[in-house]
Amino acid sequence: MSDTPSAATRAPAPGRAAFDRDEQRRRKREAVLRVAASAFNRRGFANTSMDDVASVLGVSKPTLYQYFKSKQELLYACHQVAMDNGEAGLALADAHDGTGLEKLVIYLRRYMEGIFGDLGNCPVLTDVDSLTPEDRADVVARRKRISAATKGLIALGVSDGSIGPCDPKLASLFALGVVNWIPAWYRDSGPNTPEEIMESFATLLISGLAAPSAPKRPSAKTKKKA
Amino acid sequence: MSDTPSAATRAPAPGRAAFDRDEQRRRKREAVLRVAASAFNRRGFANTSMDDVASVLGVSKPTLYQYFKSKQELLYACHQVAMDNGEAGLALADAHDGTGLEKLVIYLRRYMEGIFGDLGNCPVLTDVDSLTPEDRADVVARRKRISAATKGLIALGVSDGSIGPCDPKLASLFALGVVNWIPAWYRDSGPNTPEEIMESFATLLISGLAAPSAPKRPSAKTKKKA
DNA sequence: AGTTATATTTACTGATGAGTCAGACTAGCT
DNA sequence: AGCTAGTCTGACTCATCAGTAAATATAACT
Repeated sequence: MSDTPSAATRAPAPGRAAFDRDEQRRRKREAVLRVAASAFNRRGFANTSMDDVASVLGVSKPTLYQYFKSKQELLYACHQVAMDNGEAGLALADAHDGTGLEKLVIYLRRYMEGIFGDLGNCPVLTDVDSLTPEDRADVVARRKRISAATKGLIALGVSDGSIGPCDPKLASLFALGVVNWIPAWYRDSGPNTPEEIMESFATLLISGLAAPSAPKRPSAKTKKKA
Repeated sequence: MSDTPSAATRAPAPGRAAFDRDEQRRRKREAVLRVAASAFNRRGFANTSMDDVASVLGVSKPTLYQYFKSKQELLYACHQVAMDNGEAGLALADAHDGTGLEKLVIYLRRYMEGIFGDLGNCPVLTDVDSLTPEDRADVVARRKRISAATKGLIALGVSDGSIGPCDPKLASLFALGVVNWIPAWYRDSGPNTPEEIMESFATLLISGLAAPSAPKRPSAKTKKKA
């Protein structure tokens, strides 16, 4: 019973079948998340039933529960994707060697890409209050860290002179407001491409924040850095 | 029984009692709206039950239905208040004789005042989708007019030179995003006063939008006018 | 073929919450 | 006092979903 000749012809490699299964499962889970995120964004979390999500996918409701244990977990996953994008942006900014303003723009661009992106369109703006208490605590804490980091980038910019004098907290709320509001109006079918929007918003933010004398476009590396 | 001495002492004037009743009714209706708006804003429309609203007011649920015929009507009223503020701002801007940028700032300031204001804190960001189809159509149409007017102010600013070259549509989404996101984070108990926030945001917007060579603060009336 | 693990569905349960109804309470009027 | 209109409440109903259980299909492997 140990030799498996047919397995060699049917299944290319020993663990391969299991891998394919897992891979399919992963894909399906992602499809569920994508559809749900889009629906939550468009019609709101509370106005979207699990049956709605299921019918878009052409399956029945209980199937969804194979991939997410509850509707709230689905929402939690959406929040995580959004925050992953934020943190990815922060990491990029951290890696970049430049002024605070440059870092800020790199970060926000990456964050916006996430919002527009493939799996994106995640309900950044959706009910934190619909989460379970534990999930909510987690999301709130993580968000707080992201906000604090945003504030930190702006404070850095103020101190290195790339950003004009301002209250970093308020300025970060200003910038995050612009970005977080995007899902409220952006539609794939709209007239503007994500690139146009990001470009335009980045320009507006830069000129809004830049120190009066500083160059508007940080195309040339300027100061501070070694 | 025809002479009514007690009426003279109790009720000052013939129609006065009825007036007082109406006045009380109006006040109560407003109280309901204020509490509901605040709750909708904090926890979301769907996460707020009519019982919640009632218990904050110390009354029972059916009482609310004396003042609003449905939960959706309550939401509709919230939207109306927010849009009233927007339109009031537009009227102010229209009355002001100055550059497009000045008008824009006047408008947005007034709009923000509404958001912070007494009856304010209205769920600008809340489900349009929870409204009845008719109400939704109404709100969407009115919002569209407000957006268009915002866009118009920016286009005016671009053409009169007070605002740098930009796509008015995207710039208006930028500005409205900043403002509409405020209810998502502002709390009366927070560290910043509405005045600080408005001042700060106005400054950031002005420097973001102003034409490169134009004065950053339109403190002295400069050009065009007269 | 048969056996097992996984995937999916139809048909339910149970909770929540909007909205109603019939009656109680109050205040103004005569 | 007694009548009337306006205001409020306790106790319902009824619809909508989130989530589950049990049964059925599919595929993977021997």
